[in-house]
Amino acid sequence: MRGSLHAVAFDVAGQHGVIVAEGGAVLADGSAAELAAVMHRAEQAAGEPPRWVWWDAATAAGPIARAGGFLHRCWDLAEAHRLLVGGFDAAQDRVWAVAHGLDPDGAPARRSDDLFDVIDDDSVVIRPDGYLNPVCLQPHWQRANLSEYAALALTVARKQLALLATRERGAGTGASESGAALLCVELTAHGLPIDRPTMELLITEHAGPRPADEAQARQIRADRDRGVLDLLPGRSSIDLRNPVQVRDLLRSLGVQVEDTRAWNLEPYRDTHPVVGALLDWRKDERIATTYGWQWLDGHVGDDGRLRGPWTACDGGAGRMTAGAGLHSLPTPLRPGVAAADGYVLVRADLGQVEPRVLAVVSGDPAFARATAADDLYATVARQLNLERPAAKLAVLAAMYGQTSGPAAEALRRMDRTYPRAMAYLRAAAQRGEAGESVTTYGGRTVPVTNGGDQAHRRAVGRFTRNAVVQGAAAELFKAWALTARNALRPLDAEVVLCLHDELLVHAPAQHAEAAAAAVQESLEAAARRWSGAAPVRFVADLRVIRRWSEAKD
DNA sequence: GATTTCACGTA
DNA sequence: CGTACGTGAAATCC
Repeated sequence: MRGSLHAVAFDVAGQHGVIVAEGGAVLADGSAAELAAVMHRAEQAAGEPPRWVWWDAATAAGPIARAGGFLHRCWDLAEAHRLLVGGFDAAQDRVWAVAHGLDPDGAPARRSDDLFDVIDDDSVVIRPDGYLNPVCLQPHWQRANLSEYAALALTVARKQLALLATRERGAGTGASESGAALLCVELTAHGLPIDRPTMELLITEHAGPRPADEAQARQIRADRDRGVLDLLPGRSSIDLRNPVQVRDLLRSLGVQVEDTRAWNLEPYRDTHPVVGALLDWRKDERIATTYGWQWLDGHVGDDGRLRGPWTACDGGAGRMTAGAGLHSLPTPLRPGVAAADGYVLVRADLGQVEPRVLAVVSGDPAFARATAADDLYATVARQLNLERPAAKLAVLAAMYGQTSGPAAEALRRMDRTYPRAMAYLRAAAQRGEAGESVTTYGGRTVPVTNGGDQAHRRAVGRFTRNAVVQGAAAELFKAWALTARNALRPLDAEVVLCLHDELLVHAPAQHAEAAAAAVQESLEAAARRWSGAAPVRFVADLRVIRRWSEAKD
């Protein structure tokens, strides 16, 4: 990893921070605004810009982002640690231990943040056995020893870089995942632009008007329920929110289902009118309870931005996660996501990303050739001598571990035509079934739970089979998102949503075309870098729109 | 009061 | 006997 490492640390409140260079020199010591100015100058200076190192992005980069700072390259100890060992737990004592080749479960017990039990305990930062003194985990110690705390981050970063260098692409993925965590800080801070009047209209449509008090809320719920209950004369006492009652009711109407989940009920829409009414009621009820007035008040600020917590990776294959409904906003509400006046949204989503990723990670030359087409499944269909729907099913079945049903014959053809891709997936499944972790293309450890019966082991196999594809797709996506973030900065445009294979960018209207071009070029650059110029094509559908809903075909 | 089950939103 | 996560209501556990 080229360029010098500079550590950044803040107190928990984000009031006071330091920048420490390798060798221990303190380059800055003050407020977030002062640090941001120093960092900006360092990035503008001639030569290789520094890579900013921090224990975690939220604490160190949060104050910088809120002060208007913008940084290009970083190293996030928590994200690198998650790559190294898998899972989500990145407590600092474990990060230190893993970086130093020590058993993280052997780390000394943590202390409460209590001044009394540390008085005789803070003489040595690194214990004789190599573990970090637990006192260093305590906010008051970090606040009082900020530059030492930052210097520790540099020590860990160098160790992590050495460990990741033993994995192909490991160091590059560490940088990219670190950048994704920085992007998450910005996503959390900036939020997704919402057209509040439109969103209020849509919520009213599905959940009813904003209730003034609890009595009115009850009345609105009762009104919503009546649409279903009116179809059930004499049964108006049943509780639609109680799955057991609903199941027993449906059984009495001749609808025999194990549970009342929508995909089980959908075939019975025409059996009894109450089934369709119930399914429609559930959609409105979902919006009322999860994406209704409480959600709007709780997560959409006075500035019309929807904010929720973002994480750069989950504890599994490593996809980004988001709260506050940002990853599960119901389609009917998407017209309420809209560019501000004078701005546009650039929506870009990757086409058929998982099979294209499989072509890269498995190095299957025949499968790679299929990615040359805009519609990969059409080419696969020709190569397998199948109809397109059957070919698509076969590819998905291979990646998800489905073995039964109509996919069986198609899977045999896949084996003959794409032996390397299929062997790659099978190897991942076998490792999972044996209770062994898998490593993604970018070098992320995906741990698995050990033991269990055969059904459980099979389930773990399906998980690891999917994780090596889903995880690699997440790595490519984050590399793309981060590249786009940096390229969009000069246009005053910003990424406002990441949705697994879809990017939403908020851009000044006069820079709409330039922003769209930057997103497209970022994909090409990121894919080239990530795939090592493998002969695999990635495609994105790009549109300039005002409302998220306009993107739907 | 905390955890589990059911359900459903997204990819 | 296709994967993941986040959220909320009700049931269940302690």
